[in-house]
Amino acid sequence: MISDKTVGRLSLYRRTMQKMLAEGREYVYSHEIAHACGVTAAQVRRDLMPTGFSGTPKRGYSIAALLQSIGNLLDDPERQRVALVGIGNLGRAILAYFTGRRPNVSIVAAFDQDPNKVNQVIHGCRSYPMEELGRIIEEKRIEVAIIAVPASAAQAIADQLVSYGVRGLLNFAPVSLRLPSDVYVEDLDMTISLERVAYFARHGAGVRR
Amino acid sequence: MISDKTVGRLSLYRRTMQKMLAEGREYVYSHEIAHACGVTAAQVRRDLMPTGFSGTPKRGYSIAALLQSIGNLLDDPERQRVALVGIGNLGRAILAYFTGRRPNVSIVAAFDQDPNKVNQVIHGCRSYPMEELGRIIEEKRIEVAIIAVPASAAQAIADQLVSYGVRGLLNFAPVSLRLPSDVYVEDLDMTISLERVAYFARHGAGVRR
DNA sequence: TAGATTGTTAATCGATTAACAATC
DNA sequence: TAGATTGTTAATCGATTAACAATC
Repeated sequence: MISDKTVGRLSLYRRTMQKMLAEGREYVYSHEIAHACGVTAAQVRRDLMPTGFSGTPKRGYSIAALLQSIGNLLDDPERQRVALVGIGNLGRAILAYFTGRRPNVSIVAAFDQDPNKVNQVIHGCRSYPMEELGRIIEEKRIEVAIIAVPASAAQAIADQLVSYGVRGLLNFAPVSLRLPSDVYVEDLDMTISLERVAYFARHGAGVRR
Repeated sequence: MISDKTVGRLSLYRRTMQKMLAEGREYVYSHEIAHACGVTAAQVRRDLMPTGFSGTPKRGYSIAALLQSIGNLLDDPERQRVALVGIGNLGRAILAYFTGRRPNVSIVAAFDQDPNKVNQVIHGCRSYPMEELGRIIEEKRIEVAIIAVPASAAQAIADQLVSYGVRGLLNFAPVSLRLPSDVYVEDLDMTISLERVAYFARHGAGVRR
């Protein structure tokens, strides 16, 4: 089983290499990826192990072939579908942010309880009332959801999403969700992140990265 | 020196206890905080050590007094000032999100290169043209900044911010910033987070939290 | 060949958890 | 007192880094 950190770094390496490929580079060494991504070369080589892809001492890694291998590991064979719940300021920004950004993961439906926000197309995504949540998730076989609702509503919505078949959640609400352990939850808590940055800005960063 | 993880969890415990205090609770046990925050009781007790605050076997911790101790540890004696760079969809959402949310950390200035977005008040925050960046940061003694600009502009802006005295960065741009090691950088990369959630939604979450 | 890089194992490091005497 | 919880140390766990033979 690959660790969450490794998956994140592979995703980062991929982005870096896509840029290199676009610039006409064909081969890359581990230390070049490492430098661009702020990690060690040993870390890169270790992270690449689960892809099963090999480089050569002479030329390093073929960028195109390595991108293929990482894609095989990380991406769904068919495009993975994501639901967004909560079309407030943050929800809209998320829609704008992800529109066309990644080909393999895309937000295919947005939900809100406010009647004024539904049955529209927002940044290319169709919006629905909350009553449609179960139907759409099952119809579109959505397995991933983004929660961008107020903290007070987040747990109830997460429970609903899981009951309809969602297996992974990206949670922007500032609350710790309690869910079955086979559901993957990643909390993106901006308040805590900002407080942490504020703390280390005052007390010194230590030697990181 | 406290670890970044401990700082994050203390911030989380604080939020939980503020809610309890608002509900009229006076005392709390470590296992109650742990349950609410999805961590172990031993973790909570260990995290509380650097606050220097003690509970009693009989009653646990006095919530009000513990909140005070955590505040002494985490918060700046005077309100800490933050700059936001980039007033796009995401920047606006960030402004809306943080307005009045935390009393001890507040966004006091926003910047953008688009003349149509500056010299306004957006969600209670004044916006300025990029040319004013150095002046305002120095005048307001801003030590923390949020980067919400496109990836292509992020490194140059980060360099500027650091040159003006910023010591901590919350980076939303999908790029690895290269900065002096005494500057604290936290990356909040939504694309990578979503890809990670998508991966573990398909492959099983493992036993987390 | 000599020299740099690869894949992978062993050593190190740091964080989490378990354990337990002290305490109320 | 008996029982639960505290503060803190020791043990465990997992991830990162160092090392190195194999390779081009």
